[in-house]
Amino acid sequence: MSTLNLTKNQSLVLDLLSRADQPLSAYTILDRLRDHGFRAPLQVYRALEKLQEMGVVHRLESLNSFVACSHQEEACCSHHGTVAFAICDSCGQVSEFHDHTIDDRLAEWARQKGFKSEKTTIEIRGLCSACAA
Amino acid sequence: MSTLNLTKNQSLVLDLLSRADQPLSAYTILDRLRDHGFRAPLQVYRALEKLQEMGVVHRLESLNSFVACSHQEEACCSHHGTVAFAICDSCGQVSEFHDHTIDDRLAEWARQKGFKSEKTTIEIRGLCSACAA
DNA sequence: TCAATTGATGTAATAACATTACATGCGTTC
DNA sequence: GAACGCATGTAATGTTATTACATCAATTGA
Repeated sequence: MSTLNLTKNQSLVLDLLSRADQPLSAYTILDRLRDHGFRAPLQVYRALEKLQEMGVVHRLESLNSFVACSHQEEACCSHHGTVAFAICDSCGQVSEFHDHTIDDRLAEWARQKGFKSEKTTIEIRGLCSACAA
Repeated sequence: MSTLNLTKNQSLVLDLLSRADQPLSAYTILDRLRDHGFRAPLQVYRALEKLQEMGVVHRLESLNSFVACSHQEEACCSHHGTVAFAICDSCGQVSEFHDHTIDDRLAEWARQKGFKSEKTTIEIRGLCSACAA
């Protein structure tokens, strides 16, 4: 596993997200890090921005929230193509997965249309197996 | 084409979105409909909610904005499975498309995991062919 | 006929999410 | 030690979305 060189704020945010069992909003992160000196949203957003660039944090667009990458152990998501998320609306649990066929189909559509893809979001909202039962 | 029974506010919002060449935010819609009596965000959000239920308007999660369904002519998107969007970050143009293989792969993942999908978001951000050139 | 219900509407206030602008501190480099 | 890059701090503001409460019109059905 590659060692990341994180600043203090980045470490605090990543640690918090890694420990969380649900996605956290920026303002939730802010609240939980007040005791560590966080005072303003910008501190959170700046840390999140860098962590996303590093690929160790993902933003869930349909939730306006953030999760630690669940594949951090494997030198992370840059290797995997587009990441898809399944989000349980009941318990908040998020599953992260990859599918090369989906990547291929999206890439093929883009090729046909001459569309230059920069970032792809795939999010499934629903109920996890435990909550659906 | 099935005829929709829309209220006044719903018609105003749908007409505006249909004419727009870009996604519009709720507050942009509000501003543009002030002359038609719109005064508060809730009027917009209520109309949008119904229009989304009818399938004639889609929300773009990564933009916090809304578009008229581009397949309105064909009794609309309920028939097509998940809709994917390609959004040009330069000109704002949105292309809507469907891919059964992607649907199948997502459904297969969900089946394996026992995940009950309710709503799936697929959005590609990038540059359309015109803007990439 | 007239309560009861339903659904659309209107208004105000507030909550939740995100960015801009500006100032400070702190190493590195030359 | 001046200049630079870059992480940080703080305040203010901008943007997106919801909650709470009131009103009105059409429908229903005893």
